[in-house]
Amino acid sequence: MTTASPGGPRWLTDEEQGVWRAYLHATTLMEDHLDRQLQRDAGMPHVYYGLLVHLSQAPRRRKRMTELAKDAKITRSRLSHAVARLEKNGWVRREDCPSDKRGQNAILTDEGHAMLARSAPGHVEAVRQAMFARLSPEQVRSLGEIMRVIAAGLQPEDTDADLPWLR
Amino acid sequence: MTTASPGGPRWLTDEEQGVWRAYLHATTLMEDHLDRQLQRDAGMPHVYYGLLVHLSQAPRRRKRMTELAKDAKITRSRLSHAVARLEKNGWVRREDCPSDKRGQNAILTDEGHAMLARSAPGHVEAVRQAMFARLSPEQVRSLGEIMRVIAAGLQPEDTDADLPWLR
DNA sequence: GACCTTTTCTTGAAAGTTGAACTAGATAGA
DNA sequence: TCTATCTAGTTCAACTTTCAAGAAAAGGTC
Repeated sequence: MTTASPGGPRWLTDEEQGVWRAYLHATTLMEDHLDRQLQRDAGMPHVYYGLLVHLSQAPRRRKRMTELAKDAKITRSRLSHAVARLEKNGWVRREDCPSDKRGQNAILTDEGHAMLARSAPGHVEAVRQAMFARLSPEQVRSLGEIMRVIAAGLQPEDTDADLPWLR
Repeated sequence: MTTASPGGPRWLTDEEQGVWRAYLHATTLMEDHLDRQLQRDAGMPHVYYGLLVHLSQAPRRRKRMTELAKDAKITRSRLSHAVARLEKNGWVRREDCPSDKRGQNAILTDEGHAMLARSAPGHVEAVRQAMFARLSPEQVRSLGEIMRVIAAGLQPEDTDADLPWLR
């Protein structure tokens, strides 16, 4: 299976296939694990929890919808639905943006903040036990580097945002 | 934030937090990327594609539902829905299991196999470009090891399946 | 201002996922 | 055998995600 057919499709080496399978395996188990943990302890899926965390770290605990969507790596549509749900729970509220009448700010409520404070320790502990408790310091460092490389490669790039002279 | 409050909740170090963010970032971008790639080129989400791959590698291209669910790390319920959909596409069919009247075999059809053959090269290429083309051989090796450790830690364990003497 | 394009956010329907409830068949013990 | 329990798989309802479409405001350009 490692054979390279010149011109034809290039497959993965046996080692690469093994790594890919391990990657898929580990990441799906991790996501399932955290989804269940948070559904049980915080009553929401992992993504929603991530939204609250983002808001909690933003100045004045609020953020424009589009910016929040970008930070959390989800579509604006998905965010609209998510915020609607979190609003029903009382953890987030919306407010019109004063400077742009199209805009909306999503705001973490006190209830939302309290819920976060309550569930954060358990969640951190779950992450630690699933990942950091099992890896050597060297592996942690290496994992960080690898994940940053992969993310950079998949990032929409936002071309010439940093290269205005190319316009 | 690196401060440890003895007895209180233990947080992550700054480095661990950074690694965790990079991990979430990279894995969600990767999953989105592959989902879109396969939806576009094969007309199905990544998970469904994975089911076909599993079947294609099984003896006689068939597998019991429960076993398939276990291999693909999804619930039996999710698999039922997925197979129903793949059946509509003509890529999979079901057959009663002869030895166990409760049982069903999911079988990869010729059409399904053809579709897989058609879309595999593009998918492999997407995986290569997103991951292996960007990592050094040493990083690939390291990633494999790390992912295996994490997966092992999250695995349901299946206690004493390998330890029958403990019964 | 009038016109065109872009951006922001929401909506609605279709597709996918989850967890619990349920049916039917297998299994084990009295 | 009769009964209780377990396993395989499906189904239902509630929820989440996606995609395409749309309303409203902003930002040009003439």
